[in-house]
Amino acid sequence: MFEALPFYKCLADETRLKSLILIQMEGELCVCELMAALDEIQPKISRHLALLRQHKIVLDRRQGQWIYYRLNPDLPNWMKIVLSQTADANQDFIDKNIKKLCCMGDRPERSKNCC
Amino acid sequence: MFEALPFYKCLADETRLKSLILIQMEGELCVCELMAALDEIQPKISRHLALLRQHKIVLDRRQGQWIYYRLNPDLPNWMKIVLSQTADANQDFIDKNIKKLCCMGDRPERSKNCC
DNA sequence: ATAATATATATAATTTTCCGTATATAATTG
DNA sequence: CAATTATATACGGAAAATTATATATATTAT
Repeated sequence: MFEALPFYKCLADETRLKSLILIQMEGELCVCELMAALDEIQPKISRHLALLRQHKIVLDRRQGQWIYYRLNPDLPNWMKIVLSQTADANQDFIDKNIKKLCCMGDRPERSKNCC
Repeated sequence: MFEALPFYKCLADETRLKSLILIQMEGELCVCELMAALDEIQPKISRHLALLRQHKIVLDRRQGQWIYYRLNPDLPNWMKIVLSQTADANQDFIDKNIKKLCCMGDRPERSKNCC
């Protein structure tokens, strides 16, 4: 569990990498929020989140009809550092996605106001 | 140059990930040393190093018939942190490869004695 | 100049990954 | 209970990455 190679395979895809950065910044995001932020269809987002979940990089919880994804707090420290360094140093990479997330209408209830 | 996604695609392969960790630990390694450490054939090592070189993650220099690869000192700081954290936290991942490198006979001249 | 050693690259086949579509499940609303 | 919304998964095809083999290039030694 928590080996380096599968971890990096998870990061080596645009949808997953952006999802992880966004989840890290927002604390928690559901599928429909990621759909809006990344402008991708639902099965694509779900599929990539499933992979991250299978590798225990993210955890999920259901709240009503939504399923929220968050980083696994039990990740090894080095993986947390990798993710935070990546997020901090690559704001421009997810710039437009953050904007799309913020402009999303009907963001589910507990929506944080980030803008 | 030096974008996150291509960087992680480079790390998402066992040969490349191990090569990077070993190069980082040893400072500089040539193809034949990596062949010995990873127990892989020459074209495979060369091909993966070529990819790392194309992405400027490593630099190469020729010395006689050997070509030595080292980390690019101009890597963004966050990438250096990612690599060093990965190396530090995954010694067991390259444990056997380090041993094979050390036991290699006829290591080219400037060989550091690591064992 | 020939042979040997070290490395790089081209190629074609295989394997892996990713995608969109279709469909299934679960919760909610009326 | 039917309809709607949110999410998950199965499946077949497409695209991308990886592989081994063969071959090319560069350096050194004889």
